[in-house]
Amino acid sequence: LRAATDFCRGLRLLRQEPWECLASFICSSTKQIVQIREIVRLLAARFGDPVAVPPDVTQTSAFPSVPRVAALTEAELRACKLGFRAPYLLGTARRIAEGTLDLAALRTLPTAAARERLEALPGVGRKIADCVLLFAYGRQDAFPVDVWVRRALGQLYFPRARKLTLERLHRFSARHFGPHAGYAQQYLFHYIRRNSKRGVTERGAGKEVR
DNA sequence: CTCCAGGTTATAC
DNA sequence: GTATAACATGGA
Repeated sequence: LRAATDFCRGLRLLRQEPWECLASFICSSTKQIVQIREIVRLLAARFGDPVAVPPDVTQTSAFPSVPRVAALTEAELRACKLGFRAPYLLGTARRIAEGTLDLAALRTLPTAAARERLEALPGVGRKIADCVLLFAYGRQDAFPVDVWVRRALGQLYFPRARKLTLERLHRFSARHFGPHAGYAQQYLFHYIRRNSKRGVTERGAGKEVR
């Protein structure tokens, strides 16, 4: 982890608004980050309330509220490039709108119990639930494992393992990184992405680390 | 054309 | 119980 932290000193975790965080990550599955941003931008531009951003007071749009999304159609969401995630986001918005899940109430629950409630939502599995716990609720014991983190852990800690189940990686993170494993996850994520970006990009053969 | 992207779900061994 | 396929969309 020391090698990973050297890549991004001063990194901090966000404390995002839970609904926006949850909805954004439902849109994220098997999408590239640039495309996730585009989906979120389209949702805000088409269905979000206008807001003025200081100091230049640029007019822009907020992320659409729970009831606003719950009132949309699947077709409207697909038009924002959500693809097969459209029914997931719609289903989750409607469950929250009707009170089946109270996002605010999750703050009072232990991490494991809150995770269980989140995973009951359509389109929300272990990874997305952990992202919401970490990025919105500040649960630093949450350790989201995506393809990149799995890659980093495999490379740094299990160089000759062939399988590496999610279950095993979660047990490892809890034991090895402890109650702030979420911060370790962020460093690992940035580390492995920085290392693999050069080499993927054209002309990347010339090293150029920073 | 094939492979992959901040995964989840349904279905098959 | 774990393994595989399907799910949209776009870029390399």
